[in-house]
Amino acid sequence: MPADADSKARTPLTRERVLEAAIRLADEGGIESLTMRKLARELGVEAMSLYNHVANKGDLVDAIVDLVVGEIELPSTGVDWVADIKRCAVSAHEALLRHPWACGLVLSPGTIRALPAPRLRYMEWLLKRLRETGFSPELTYHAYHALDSHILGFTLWQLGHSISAIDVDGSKDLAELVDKFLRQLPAADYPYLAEHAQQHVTAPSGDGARQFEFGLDLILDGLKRARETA
Amino acid sequence: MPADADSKARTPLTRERVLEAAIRLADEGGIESLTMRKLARELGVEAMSLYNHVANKGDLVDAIVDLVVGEIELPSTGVDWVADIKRCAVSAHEALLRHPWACGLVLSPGTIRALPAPRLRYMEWLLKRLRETGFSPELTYHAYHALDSHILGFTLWQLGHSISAIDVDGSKDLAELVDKFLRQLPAADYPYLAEHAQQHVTAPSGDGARQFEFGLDLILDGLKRARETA
DNA sequence: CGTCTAGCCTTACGCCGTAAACTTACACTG
DNA sequence: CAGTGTAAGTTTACGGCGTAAGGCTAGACG
Repeated sequence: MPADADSKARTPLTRERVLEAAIRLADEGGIESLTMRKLARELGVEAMSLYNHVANKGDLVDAIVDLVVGEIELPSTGVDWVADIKRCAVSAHEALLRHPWACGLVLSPGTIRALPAPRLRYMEWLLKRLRETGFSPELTYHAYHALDSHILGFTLWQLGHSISAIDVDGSKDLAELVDKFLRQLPAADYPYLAEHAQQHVTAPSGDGARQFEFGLDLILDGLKRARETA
Repeated sequence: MPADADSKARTPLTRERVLEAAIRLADEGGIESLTMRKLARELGVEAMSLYNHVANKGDLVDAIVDLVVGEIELPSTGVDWVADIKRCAVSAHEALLRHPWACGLVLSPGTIRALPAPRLRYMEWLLKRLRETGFSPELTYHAYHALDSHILGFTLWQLGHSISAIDVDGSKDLAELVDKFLRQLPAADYPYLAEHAQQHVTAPSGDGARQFEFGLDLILDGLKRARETA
């Protein structure tokens, strides 16, 4: 038995394997459950071995966040700037929903360092798309802030709401959770909140994406009008 | 010497004193520097004593977040709904900037529990102001999401950018930091990003608030138009 | 064959949150 | 007054965290 029948034959650790396993762990249990010891165990290795492929935990976290940011689609420039930006924004929204732990880390990075390349590429793409469409530098300045903050901010906002709904106990049916919330809410004191929660119960699936695009359209419409009146 | 000349005479711990000290610690060193042991030391007490006034660390954190949310001004209903909502939003923005650790915790609460009273009051106020202005339930549903996510999301977005600028090394002059960033940026690859960073250098102080209101106005204008065309 | 080196492991340190058991101080009751 | 109950603070201890320091081993290369 010359081959890998023995437990001795371990597939060697690589930075890729480490990062991939880290993303898997974070996807499954949230970023706070990503631990050097647990990650090592997952890879059949001791914790300190990870440090041969990763400077420290901050470096590890930064790296996996970069991988997620790298998933964002940056469409090649088309004729319709609104459509291009919307496609990018929706793609970012989806990527961040796939990895719910990443959004908070992009918004408030723990370790401070030079902005990583994937984030730079994304920023440059958005700025370029605006400027080449004819936006003035001044309008682009504000438009970028409004767009980027909506993409990241709304997504984290949505995640905060749905995660808390899912986590509050085992049941992952959001409608049922909101229903329970409604029943314990003193509806007399909060009639409009009760109405709002009720709307969430009856909302169709995929409602989060629709809300995201509602706010996005508000911003894009406003920008379009601002550009035309300028 | 019957009075408090002796070190024995300690002002007794109360929940208020604990929460107040916790906010002070978090304001100074960020939420991750808020530790039961450090907080106790700050109060001249042992860590375990805190548990007489606070269920656990999650309870403590929830409580101080609630205090911050409670600082948000909810104007009594005036004639101009845009002005009322703007006042509330700006007040929330300011409160969250005063306590930079709070925004992330409101957006993605660590401990899950029933929504706390201050948050309920805030939500109800905003929903009520929209509905009583004449917004349909459907439009209110989306308007609330757009507004709340902008208030929290943009603020966290802004904090993430300014904090990373401040923390990267000792100098707290943001312009100087951006300048350093600019010099190390391969400007040939990122011309628009360089332009954008340059704008930040020359931006007047208080620019964050202006950006916040730019996005807010975009949303409010869109909502106003949506209500009129409906 | 000897030596170098990269990759992994072992041990250890100082943090963290907090359970459990204790001491103390005081208020109330007989 | 003594006796007792209770609330507040302390001590000790446990398991988990990130990671510094150093040891071990297997293959590469002269």
